[in-house]
Amino acid sequence: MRHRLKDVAERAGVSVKTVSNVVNGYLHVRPDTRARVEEAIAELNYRPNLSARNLRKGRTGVIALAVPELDIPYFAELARHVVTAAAEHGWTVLIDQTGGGPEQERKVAGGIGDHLIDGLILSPLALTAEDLAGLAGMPMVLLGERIDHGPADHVAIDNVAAAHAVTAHLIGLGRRRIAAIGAQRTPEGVSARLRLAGYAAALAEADIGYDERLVAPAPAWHRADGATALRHLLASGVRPDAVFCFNDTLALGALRALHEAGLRVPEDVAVAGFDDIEDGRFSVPTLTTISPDKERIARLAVDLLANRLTGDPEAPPQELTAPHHLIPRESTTP
Amino acid sequence: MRHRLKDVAERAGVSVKTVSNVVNGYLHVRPDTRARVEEAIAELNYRPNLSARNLRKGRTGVIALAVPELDIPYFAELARHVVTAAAEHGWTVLIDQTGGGPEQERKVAGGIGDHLIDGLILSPLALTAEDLAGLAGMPMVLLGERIDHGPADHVAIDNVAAAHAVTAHLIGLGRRRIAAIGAQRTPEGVSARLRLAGYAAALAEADIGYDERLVAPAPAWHRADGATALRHLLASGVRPDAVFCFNDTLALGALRALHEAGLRVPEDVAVAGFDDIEDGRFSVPTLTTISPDKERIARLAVDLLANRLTGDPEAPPQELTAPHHLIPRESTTP
DNA sequence: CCAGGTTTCTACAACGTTGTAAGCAACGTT
DNA sequence: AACGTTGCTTACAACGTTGTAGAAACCTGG
Repeated sequence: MRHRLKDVAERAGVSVKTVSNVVNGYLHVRPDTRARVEEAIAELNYRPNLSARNLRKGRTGVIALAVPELDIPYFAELARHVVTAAAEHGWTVLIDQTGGGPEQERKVAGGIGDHLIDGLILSPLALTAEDLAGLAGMPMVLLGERIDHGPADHVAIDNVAAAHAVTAHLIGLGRRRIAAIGAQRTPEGVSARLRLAGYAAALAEADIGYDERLVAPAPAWHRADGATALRHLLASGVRPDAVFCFNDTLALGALRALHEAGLRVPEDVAVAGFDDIEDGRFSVPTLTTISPDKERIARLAVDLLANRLTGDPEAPPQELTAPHHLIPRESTTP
Repeated sequence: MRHRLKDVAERAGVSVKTVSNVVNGYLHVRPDTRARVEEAIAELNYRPNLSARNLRKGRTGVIALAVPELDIPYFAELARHVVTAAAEHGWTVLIDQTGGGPEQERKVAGGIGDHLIDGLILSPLALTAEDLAGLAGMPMVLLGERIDHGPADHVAIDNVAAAHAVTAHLIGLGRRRIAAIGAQRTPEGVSARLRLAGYAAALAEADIGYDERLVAPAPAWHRADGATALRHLLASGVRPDAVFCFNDTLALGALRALHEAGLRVPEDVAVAGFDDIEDGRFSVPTLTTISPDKERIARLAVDLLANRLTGDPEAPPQELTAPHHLIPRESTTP
């Protein structure tokens, strides 16, 4: 049922290597020989054994994409773009879920190196520079937050500028009591820190005091966390006139909580998110958000990885920034 | 940097095979030998080369999960469960997007068989029995719709019963003009056909006439399609008092369109979906839906695949049904 | 101390592929 | 006619692993 180069070779009356040459598009094969071989390949429905090829070549043609959770829409959308970009390089993408915990991330990053993949695109939530040090040798590109002094290439958007833009947008609408949802005090929450910084900077620019009570932490960034955070905020007697959520799923949860509290969006409270996931384009109301160019992020990451693999593995790590833009929708402007 | 069995063997002063035996947990290795080998393994940070192992064993330890689109929440959630279930068998899951087109699906199904994967879990949208015939030899489990006379194992829920339950629920609320969104006339739309059948059966049972004008087709099952379908419906002068959408994303789109039309849900129009994706638990209003047991589906599929791989590959195909239940939420019951 | 068994280890040959080096034609050039 | 050149093809040896078969060491009970 399953054929090898040898079977094709016998059928075509040539050597094994000649068949290999045809398969790999080697130039110097006589047209009639090539035709005979191709015919034999077709007849036997021959397919190369990738394990053998990989063993021989030392490359597998597979790269891994490790994200915290596949069913967070942002990562699913990103994954789609990465798969597409990788396909252009002839790579297959192995998608891995880290679960976001440091343990898991470390394990994925380390354990996956079982010679199965050529490189890794990692979207870390909780990884530190130390963890990465153990991975030296595995070509790697990080997505999202920069890990200081990390040894790896890195692609991100300018989180501070983006958060600043959202906050300024809310201020421009006349809002003054702007809550921030999604803060994280853990050292790992780099995204949270940067977005909080942008938020604070925009407030300062507009001479609005930073009110600790308006800043709500969220352990994770799911819908449920957004809803819970906002409920707590309201229960504690704080009454914001706008909410900047550090991602869209948090914002969708917040919308839900506001609805339950009988507050109108955007009349009573304006809401903005971050990520531009598809849900936000159809929610009621539709969600104002920052749209990172996910396609570009994916493409840059894949290209960086390609450079690592074909070029100098010791070259200094690169930091690339992908564009983003603000998309005002109903949740801030009716 | 990268070490092989041979390096470990030299360091431990034993033969290559003995190291292999230790790595594979072979029983008859003297404790002190084992200790020496394990020490050497740790010191060199040895990791087996999977390509070589696969080549030798004829198994890769990788299975593929092919779904139409990763950023459809239902598939993302399903993927998570499949990855979890597969991990228990020691398998890695290669996730593939088919894009849903027949061309693509055929290609994935066929082309992926490059000896890279041991088996395939395929969630087909457009595949026919004929396409599958070409894949004979690749152990495979189908998710979702049954392909008549297909040669593969199959896991699904009882679509007719589920659709019947939703429709009956709407009828029980006193609704009589119940629209169905997501119909597909193409021969491929098996899910659509089954759900439509359940819908029609429930209507018939309640002595409600089947009104062709209330049945709206949808080319795909995205939010945008749901919104568009409902807008057309309303524009054509039809005024339903309930809408059964064939999946949740369609329903979320429909909610959006109803909102834009100024109709209240559920007071003016009740809305129900299918799949129980997370979005529906936080939308405004929350979404009544059918909840298929995704974890069970994933587990059954993986177990079926395991049986194929270890047992008789020629055994007659199995058909398994996973449970589902109706979850009434705000979109039908305030 | 030996026969017979069991445990522990090793050498060798695959698995299917491709890089290397080299062979053999058939050229055109000296 | 002898010579390199070029085009095409082939044999051989890896890549790192594990199954097989068997050798060596170790037991046991006579």
